[in-house]
Amino acid sequence: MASNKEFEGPASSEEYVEDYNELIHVRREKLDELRNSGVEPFGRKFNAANYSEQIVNNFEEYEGKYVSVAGRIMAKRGHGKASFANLQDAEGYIQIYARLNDMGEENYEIFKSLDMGDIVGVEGTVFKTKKGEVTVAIEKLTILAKSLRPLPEKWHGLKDVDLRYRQRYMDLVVNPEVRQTFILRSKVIQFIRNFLVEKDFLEVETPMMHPIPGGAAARPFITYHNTLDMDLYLRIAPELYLKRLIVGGFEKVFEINRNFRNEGISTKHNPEFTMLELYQAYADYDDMMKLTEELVTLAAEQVLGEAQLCFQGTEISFNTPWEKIPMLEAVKRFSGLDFNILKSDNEVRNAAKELGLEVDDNDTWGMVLDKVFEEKVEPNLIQPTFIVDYPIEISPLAKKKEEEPGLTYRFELFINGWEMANAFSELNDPIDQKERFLSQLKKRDAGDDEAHMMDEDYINALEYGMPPAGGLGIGIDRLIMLFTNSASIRDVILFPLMRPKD
RNA sequence: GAGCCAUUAGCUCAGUUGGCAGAGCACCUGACUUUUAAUCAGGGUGUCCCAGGUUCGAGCCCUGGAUGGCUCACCA
Repeated sequence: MASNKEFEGPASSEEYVEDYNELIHVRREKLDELRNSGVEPFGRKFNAANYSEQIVNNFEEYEGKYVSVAGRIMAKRGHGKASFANLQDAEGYIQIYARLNDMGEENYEIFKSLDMGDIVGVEGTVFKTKKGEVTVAIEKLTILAKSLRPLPEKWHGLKDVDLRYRQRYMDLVVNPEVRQTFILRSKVIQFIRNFLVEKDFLEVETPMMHPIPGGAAARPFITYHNTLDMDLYLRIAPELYLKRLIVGGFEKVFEINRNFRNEGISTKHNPEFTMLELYQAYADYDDMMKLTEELVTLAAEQVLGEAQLCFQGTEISFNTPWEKIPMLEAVKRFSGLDFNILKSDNEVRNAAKELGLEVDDNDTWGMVLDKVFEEKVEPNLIQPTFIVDYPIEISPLAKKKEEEPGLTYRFELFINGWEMANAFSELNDPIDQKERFLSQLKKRDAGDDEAHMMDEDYINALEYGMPPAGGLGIGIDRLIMLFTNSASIRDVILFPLMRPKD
């Protein structure tokens, strides 16, 4: 297997060429001038006692008070012997005012030399200008970091999507809505943590590097450990490790972390993405449905203020209870095909072909059902909808239904036509599980490199006895996309994967 | 992986029929002591993504390539 044993790093020192234009040149000169006049342009520390918005929103309280703020110069308006600038900090921005008479010539010259993007600390008193803007009159100015590159344009911001993703730091500086997206993302994840911890779930961390990748049908990334001289796989799902913990006696566990899948990139797929997975002993998939409903609805209420939102023009309501449709019924409703009547592999293959779908001659009843579902049903599931009872062939880790052994106690949640969650009553019969793995291996032998591998140790764990359990996975990035009205998954991932520019 | 589109100054963008490379912001010089997309006067700072080709002449046309976006494929 191909491993990255031959690591080629970035350019060597000889190959490195500095990019250097007029604007950078000017700032480097200003840097030198500051140093020559005894001012250190890169500070060590500054005790900012106040935040911009706190002062702006509580002017009466702060008027005439001495405050200290720190941040980035985002706009400058010089007037000869007096100047204004906007200082942007973590909360917003506040105007600062420099006056020759108050600061003295030397300090005023330093203020005048400031560039957009410079990071400064300001101490002074709060007042309101004639035009009514809350402002800090500078008494002391400290340069904390000289900015050596020009900022993107103040009015249009940074629009080039390529640059925004590659240089997210600049995107965050100049596009305030981007900052809001990631603050909201953090709030949602924080909410989920609190929600689960309050329900006595234990947050755990399981391996990212797996000797055998499992828990999902996906192609893994391969990496290599030098000392052990072995290939390892970046995990495609934490599932099998989390269930080992249920075997071990933890009754409620969850993990919020990255999965890695070596597959196509799209507006809904990033090679690394964040999943919530949780497992609850002695529960089943009905409990998982209730939990999912509660978690998503409360997250929306808590973070958005209401249990509904508008995504790219589509109104979505989280009002419970959400619709619950058996997969067979959903397929019948949207495609007209009744898989209760069409029983043989051959019958369903022909029926699917008549609908214009591409089916493989090896596709079984359940696989065809899944294909028809994806094609004909998924795009219609706009409001939160649970699709329940998936076929066994595509659910190798789910418990089979007692009365319908071709189906499993599994559901997926769809919102806006996207798969948002996947859950089931976990298969805890080790003999059945081993057979499922064996049939997955047959698929691998037939060329399906996304089929599960045999995980002997996982079977071993089940053989000691795993309590019946409900398991749930929620795609966090897609949830955040909905909550932040982001059309692309890259807009909710701080540093999405990009090809190197050269 | 395929199709379509994009790539021009630090940023946002124009660029006509193939005929001297443009604007706004930013930047530089000067004026201005409550401005706020500050204003006023002056200054264009460029590997037109890269490499070839056609042409008297290419930002523009052709071929190949790079990166990105969208759609499709892939991806439960």
